[in-house]
Amino acid sequence: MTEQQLAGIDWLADSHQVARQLIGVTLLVNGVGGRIVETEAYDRDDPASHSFTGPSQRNLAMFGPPAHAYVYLSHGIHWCLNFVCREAGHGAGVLIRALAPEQGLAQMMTRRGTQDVRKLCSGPGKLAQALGVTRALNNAPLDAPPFVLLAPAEPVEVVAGPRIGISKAVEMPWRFGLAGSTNWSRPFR
DNA sequence: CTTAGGATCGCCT
DNA sequence: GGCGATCCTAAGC
Repeated sequence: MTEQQLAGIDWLADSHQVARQLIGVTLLVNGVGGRIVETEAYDRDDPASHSFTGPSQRNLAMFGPPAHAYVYLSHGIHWCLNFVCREAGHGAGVLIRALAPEQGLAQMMTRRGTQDVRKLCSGPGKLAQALGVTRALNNAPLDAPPFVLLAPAEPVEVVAGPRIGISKAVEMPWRFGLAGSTNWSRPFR
């Protein structure tokens, strides 16, 4: 049941393990989405994480049950989508940074204001805009509409590297990508 | 190709 | 009152 609806992921595992498992998973929001090709892990004892300083109004969803969404506004402009993991109350999550657009291309193009497929979901802010993710989905469970998660048909090859756009714990290799993808927000090295 | 700056607002100190 | 888990555009090499 929920096992299948949640792509068979072990949501209680460490956030970097969940972030790795999510590569290659198909994510749909109201039928719009594609294969996840880039993620980043954040955890409670992680200076770069929103949860590092404990529960607050903004990050409360991170301390809720796993397999739920944590959505926040970045720079007053862009929504960003995270999946909560570990046991409830822990404060860990995975930022969904990019995916390969596959379903609902026309709607993505309208929402993003471009026809360029490379610019639809190649970054956390772009992805949220293309999929119509806003604060309204904060705390929403991932095993129910509008979310759909589908496990990859075959094992995928994953690459890793340092996370992007942070000022603390910058060397932690907690950014993961689908090997060879053309939809990363930035190259791996 | 790389870098710099502006947009814009909710949250936290 | 300061500062982003970002994005876009313009200018410089």
